[in-house]
Amino acid sequence: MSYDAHEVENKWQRIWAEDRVFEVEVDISKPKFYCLEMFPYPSGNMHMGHVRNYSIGDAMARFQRMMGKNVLYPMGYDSFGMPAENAAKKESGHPHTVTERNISMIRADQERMGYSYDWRRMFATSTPEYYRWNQEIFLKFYEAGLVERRFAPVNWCNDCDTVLANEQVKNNRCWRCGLEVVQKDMAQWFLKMTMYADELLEELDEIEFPENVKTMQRNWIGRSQGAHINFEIVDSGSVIGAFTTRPDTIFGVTFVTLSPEHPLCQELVSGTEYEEAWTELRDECSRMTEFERINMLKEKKGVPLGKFAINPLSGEEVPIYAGNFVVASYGTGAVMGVPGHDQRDYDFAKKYGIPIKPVLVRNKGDVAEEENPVFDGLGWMVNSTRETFDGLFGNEAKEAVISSLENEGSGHGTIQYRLKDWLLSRQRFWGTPIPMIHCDDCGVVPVNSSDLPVELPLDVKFSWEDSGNPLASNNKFLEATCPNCGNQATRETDTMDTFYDSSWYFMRFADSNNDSEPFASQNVNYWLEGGVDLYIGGIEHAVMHLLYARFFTKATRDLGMNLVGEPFGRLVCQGMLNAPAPFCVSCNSEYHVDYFGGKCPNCGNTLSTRSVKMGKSLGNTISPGDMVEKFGADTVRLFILFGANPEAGMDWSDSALEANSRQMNQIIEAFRNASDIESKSCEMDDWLLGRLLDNRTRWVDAMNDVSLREGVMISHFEMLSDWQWYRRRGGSDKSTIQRYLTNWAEMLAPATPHIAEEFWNWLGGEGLLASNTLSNISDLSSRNWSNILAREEYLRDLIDSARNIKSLAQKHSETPLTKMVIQTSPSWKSELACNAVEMSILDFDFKEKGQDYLKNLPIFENENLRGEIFQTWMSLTSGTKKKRGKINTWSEGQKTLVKNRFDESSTINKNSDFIANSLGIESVTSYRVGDGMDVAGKAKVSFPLEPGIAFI
RNA sequence: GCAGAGGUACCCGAGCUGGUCAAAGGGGCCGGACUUAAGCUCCGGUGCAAAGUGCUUCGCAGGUUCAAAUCCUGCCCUCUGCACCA
Repeated sequence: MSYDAHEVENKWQRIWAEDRVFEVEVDISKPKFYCLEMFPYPSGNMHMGHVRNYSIGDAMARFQRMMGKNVLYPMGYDSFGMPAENAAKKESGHPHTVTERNISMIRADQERMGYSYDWRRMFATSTPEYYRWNQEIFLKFYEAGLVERRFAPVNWCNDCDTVLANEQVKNNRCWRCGLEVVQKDMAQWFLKMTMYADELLEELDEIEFPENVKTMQRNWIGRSQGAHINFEIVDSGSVIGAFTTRPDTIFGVTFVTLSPEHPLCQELVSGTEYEEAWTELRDECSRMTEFERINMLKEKKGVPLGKFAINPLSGEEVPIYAGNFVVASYGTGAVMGVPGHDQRDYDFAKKYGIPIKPVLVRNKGDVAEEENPVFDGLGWMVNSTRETFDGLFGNEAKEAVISSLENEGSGHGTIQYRLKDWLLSRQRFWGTPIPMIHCDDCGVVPVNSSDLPVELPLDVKFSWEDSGNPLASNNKFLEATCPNCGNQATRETDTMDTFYDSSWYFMRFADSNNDSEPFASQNVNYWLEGGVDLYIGGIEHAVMHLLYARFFTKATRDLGMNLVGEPFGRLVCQGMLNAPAPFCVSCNSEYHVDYFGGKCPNCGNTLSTRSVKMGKSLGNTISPGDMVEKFGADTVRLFILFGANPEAGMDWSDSALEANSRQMNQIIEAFRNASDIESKSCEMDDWLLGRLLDNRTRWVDAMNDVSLREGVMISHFEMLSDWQWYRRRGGSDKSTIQRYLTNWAEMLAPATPHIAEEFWNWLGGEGLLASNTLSNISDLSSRNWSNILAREEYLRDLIDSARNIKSLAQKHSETPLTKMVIQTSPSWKSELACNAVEMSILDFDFKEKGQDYLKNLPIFENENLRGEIFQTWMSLTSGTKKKRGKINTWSEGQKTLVKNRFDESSTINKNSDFIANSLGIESVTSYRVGDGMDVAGKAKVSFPLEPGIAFI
C-alpha cells in the first residue's frame, strides 16, 4: 500500500552520488544545457519559495539530460551580507561561523529533496577562494578605467558613528538608537556602469526575457533624450544648467528650480534675507533618505532665492527657487519651470503666485489658454518671443530649439539616463574587501594582483556595543605597505556590494575549482554560449541583479575574459507562493495566522481567510522540512509542480498535497500490480501503445516549453488513467506492459525522480534512470493508431451516453432496467456519411452542389426515406445554426472509422459483457436498424457513431 | 498616474490562431463497489431540463459573425512593477 519514501529516497540519493551521475564536464560533441536557479542567500533552512524554484529547475535539468543534453546544473551560495553580521552580533560570534552553519543547513535540505546538482562545483562567495577573484576582476576593471572613486551621500547615524543601510533606517531614524539619520558625503567606489547604458538598453530587444522584465529594465535605465540648457544668472557670473526633455516649451519658462542641495544655492543666498528659509529647507531634505524624498513627499515646497535667471532664447528674467521636489542626483539638479505644460510646475506656480504661460496648442491655429490639468502632450508652438518657432510641432520643435541653443552656445541636445553608476562600496565587514591601499605619498594605490586575496580577518569579535565597521579598527588588517613606494600605508576598509558577487557567479560555475584564474574562457565559452539556457528565479531580481550581471558580463567580455555578452537566455520568473491567512473583508486587510478563527483586531468582525503571499510577517509559512518528513520529497515536488505553472501564482493547500500523496500511491500501486499479471495479448495492447505515443509526444512538447504543470498532468495523471482503462478493458500483455511502464517511468523521472528510479529498478532497466536518455519510440510513430484509438473512444462515448439515457429511462419504468438494445445506423446512413467525409477531403462544394448530389442518389427514389435522407445529409454537411456538420466536427479518428465502414454492431456485441458490466445491466444486444425489432422507436435517432439506445 | 498580467462553474485552473466547448485536469462535495467498519483503492455524479443531440452560463454592457469563453469597443474589479524623472 504505502511506501517508505524516506528509505527509497535516501537510497537513490546515495546511489546517484556514488555513481556521480550529475557530474559534468565540457564535451563539445554534445549539445549543452545550462540550467540555473537564482543564487540563494543562506539564511538557514530552505523555505518553500526555494523548494518551488529548485523543483522547477531540477525537473528541467533532469528532463534535458534525458533529451541527451550535456546539462550543467550547479548550486552555490551568495553568502556575504549583513544578516550574517547581525546574527554574529547577536551571538557574539563571527559571521563566518554563522554562514558556514547556515550553508550546511540549506545544503542538507536541498540534498534531501534529491536535486541533481553537480555538487563538486559548489562554492560560497564568502570564501577567499571565491572573493579573491572578485578582487582580481576589480583590479582589471580599475586598469580598464571602469572604477572611480568619488563622493556620495550615505545614511549616517552620529550617535552610533556608523553608516546605515536603507533597511536600518526606520521612519528616518536609526533602528538602534532612534536618532535622526543624516546624509553624509563620503568618498566611495563606483563602477561606471553608465558606460554600458546604451548597450544594456538596446540588447534588451534581443533577449528572451519576459516582457514585463524588459519593461522594468528599460524604465530603470530610463534613457531620455532632451536638452541641456544654460540659464545665466542676473548680476552673477554663474550659470544654471538644466536638463529638460521638453525643449519645445522653453518659451513657457516662468521660473527655475534648484534642488536644495545644489551648490549654487549657497552662493546665491549667502548673506541675504533668503538664506534662513533656504537653510531650513535644505536641512529638512538632508534628513530624508532619497527613498523618502521620492516616495513620501506629498507637499511640494519651495523658497525663493532672491535672484533671477535669464531665458537664453527669450531673454526673459525669471525667479530662481529651491524646491524639495528636485532630486539632486537626477540630471543636473536643476529644473526649468514650465507651469503651462507640466502639472507639477503648474501646482508649484499656483502655490507661489508665479505666472503661467502656455506656449503649445493642440491644433494648429488654436489660441493658447491656461488649462488645469495642463496640456502636456506634444503640440504646436505659439507665443514664442522669437519668430520662426511658432507653428513648429513636436520633435521638429524640439530640434529647432536645440539647434538655436547650440548655435548660440547656450545649450545642447543630450541624452540623460536614470541609470546611475554602480555605487560599489559598503562600509561593512562581511563582504569582499576592496583591494586598495591608501598611501600618504602615492595616494590610492591598487593592491598587487600577486598579493591577493586581501582576506577578511577571522579574529574579530562582533557585538552590539562596538559600532562601525570592525575592519576600520583592526590594526592587523589596516597595516599595509604601499605597493608603489613601499612605505607604510593603510588598507581600504570598504567592502563590495554583494550584488558584485552574484554578477559573475554563473561564469564561475563553469569552472568552479580553478585556482589560477576566475574561470578558463574556453569553459565559459562552452557553457554560456547563447547564455544560460534556463534561468529561474523571482521577479524581485528583475532589475538590480539581472542588470548588474548583464553589465558585468559585457565588461569582462571587453576585458577578453569571455565571448558572450548576454549572460542569460530564457528567463523564467516563478510566481508567488501563497498560503491562507486570516482576512477581514470590511477592513480589506490580512492578519497574522494567530488570529485564525478570531475577530478582526481593527473592527471586531469575524475574520474569513484569504490566500496571500507566504511570509514571516503573517506567519503563514509552511516548513518544507515538515512536509518532506510527512510525505517524502517526491510528493512535495509533485504538488509544487502540479499546483501551478512556473510563472503563475500558487496557493498552498494541505488537502491538495494529501491528494497528490494519494496520486503517488496509485501510481506505485499500478507499477506494483503489474509484476504479477498473467500475460495474454489482445487488441487493447495496440490501444495502449497508441496512447503511449500520444502522451509521450505531448509530454515532450510541454516539457520543452517549461510548461511543467501540463507535463506533470500527462506523466502523473493521464498515463495512470490510460493504464487503468487498459487494465479494465482486459489488457494484460507482458511485453506491452513492460514497454508502457518503462516509458512511463522515464516520464515520471523529472518531477518525482526517486520513485521513478525505483520503478526503473523493478523493471530491470539498464543502468540508472537518472543518467538515461529517453527511449526511442520512433517505431511507434511510424504506425497509424487512429482506428484503434477512435474505436475505444467510441465505446467510451457509447457507455457515457448510455449511462445518461439509462437514468432517464429508469424514471419511466417501475422495474429495474436489465436489457439494452442498441440499433446502429442503417447502412444507407453509413454510406452517406462515408461519402460526405470523402467528398469533404476533396473540397466538394456542399452548398452549391449538395442538393443535386442527393437527388441523383439511387436511394433518393425511395419517397418514404426522402425526408430522413435530407435531414441526415444536412447534419452531416452543414449542421445547424449552432453546430457545424459532422464532417467538420468529427475527429480524424472518427472520420477514419466512418471511412472504413466501421461495424458498430459487431464491436458492441464483441464487448457486450464489458458494456453490460459498466452499466450494471444483464445484457446488451446490437444490430443495424432494420435487422431486428425497432425497440422503443429508437431507429429514427440512430446516426453513424451515435446509435439509438433503448433500455427495457 | 504610467506600464504589464489577469477576471472561466463551490474552489484552484486549462482553453482564448472563432464552430469538435456545458467548457480538460485537480480539489472539495455526493453516490455506488470493496471492507466488519473508517481509511485506502476502484467506478460514477457534480448549471437546468430531458428516453437523448434542447436551454441558460466563461467580470459587466454593447458590437462584428450563419456561429463568440475565444475577435472588436467601452466600463468595473484584482494583482505586479514603476513613479514629484524634469
